[in-house]
Amino acid sequence: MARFKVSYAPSVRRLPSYLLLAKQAQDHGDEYISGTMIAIELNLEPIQVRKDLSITGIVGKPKRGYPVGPLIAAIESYLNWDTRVDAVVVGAGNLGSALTGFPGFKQHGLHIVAGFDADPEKVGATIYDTPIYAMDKLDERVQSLGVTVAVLTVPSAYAQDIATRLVAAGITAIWNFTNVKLKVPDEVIVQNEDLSSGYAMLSIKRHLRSLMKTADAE
Amino acid sequence: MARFKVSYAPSVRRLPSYLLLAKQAQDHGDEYISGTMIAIELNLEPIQVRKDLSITGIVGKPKRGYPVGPLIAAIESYLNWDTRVDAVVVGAGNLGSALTGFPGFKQHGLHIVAGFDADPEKVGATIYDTPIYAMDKLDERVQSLGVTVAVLTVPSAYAQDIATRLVAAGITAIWNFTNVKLKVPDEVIVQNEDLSSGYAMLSIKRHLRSLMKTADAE
DNA sequence: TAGATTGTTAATCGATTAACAATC
DNA sequence: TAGATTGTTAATCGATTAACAATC
Repeated sequence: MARFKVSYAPSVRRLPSYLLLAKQAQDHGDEYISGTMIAIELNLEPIQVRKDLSITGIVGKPKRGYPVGPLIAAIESYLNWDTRVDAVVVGAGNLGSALTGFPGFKQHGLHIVAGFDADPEKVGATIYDTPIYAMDKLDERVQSLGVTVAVLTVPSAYAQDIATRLVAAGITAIWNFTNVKLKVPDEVIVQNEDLSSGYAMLSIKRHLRSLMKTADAE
Repeated sequence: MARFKVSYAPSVRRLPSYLLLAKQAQDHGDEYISGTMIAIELNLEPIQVRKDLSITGIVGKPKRGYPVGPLIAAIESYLNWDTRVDAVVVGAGNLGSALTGFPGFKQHGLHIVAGFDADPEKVGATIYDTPIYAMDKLDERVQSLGVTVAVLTVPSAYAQDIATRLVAAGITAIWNFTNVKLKVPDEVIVQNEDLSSGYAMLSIKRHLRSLMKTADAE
């Protein structure tokens, strides 16, 4: 179960926020955006922004910053967000629907071309123009669509079984929103999106703040 | 805009997955769970699990592992997940509804006591027993409920305005699911949940794999 | 007892930050 | 030109991993 170890993972995770700012600068008609400006906007160190951007190969101009168009192109190319990628959503509940409808993903090349749900009420309907199919159509549809990316938003109890089916049908990358540690073959990519760890961070920060307040009062 | 810098943030983020395994062990009737077992299950190094768990103060038993009950208690206490925390959801769309209905959060002490939405269709209804109010009731309701935590799932365009209103109404911690870098006073905690960065990681892993396959073929 | 596992101390690794020359 | 900003090289910092004694 070796996985694809990403170098510069923290930098990669910050790139989308740089991309957003670059796009805003573009909309605003700016020709250049400096690392310093990005850093101020995002509350980061300028050197960190420059270091992060360097992995995309973008070259800036002293005194001006980075040319906005090429910067956007460089980040999108580095992330492969300038190529269309088709995906299916499995589990068309609220979370699955939210992800299907989120316009940001399509902008990043991710097209949700089908959804699947166990609820007969949902089958046959569309969610933001995406058709929803019954779960027993999963294998056939994934194969015929030739889709290789799946977004998994089913109840934990079904996660492993469905993941296994997805892989059998040809899925090679799973964006996993369940808290189940999926067991899949080595060559299949799993990107876990764990909301609990985000909540753990929020909780710790609140705790930390309360400790600081107590200390202040002394 | 200094923020609460969390020491051991990576460890904190892993704690919820350890907690889940400990609870599963408990359901299974196990008395002990070893760091080695947890590591195998989660594809981590045993030493990392031990190091992470040590921050909670739990003490294990050589040859046996960690006592399951006390381990659960130690993690929950460290994360403050054994205390009830009330919160409101702002934006009762699909994402807000998903988070409101997610049973995991209530298990971790987070109770969504009210939701707010701009859509008149939703106002007056309930989502998983949580009442939805109109946006103009936000300030009054937050204050009268005495809630200090808010989950923000509104369209980006409204995020900053609403955050400002939330803070004015007494909110001191915001779980931010928008891609807007919120400007709030120093003492207000913002936990950003950025789905784009997760998708960036998935994209890079796919790219990395395709590079490796090309290399293999040579 | 023997051996698996914990917990501590030290070493390594990688990410962040600092310093500064290059340059537009 | 003067000075802000880039990009590189080096230093620092923090997280992960290794080594190993303690122990049940």
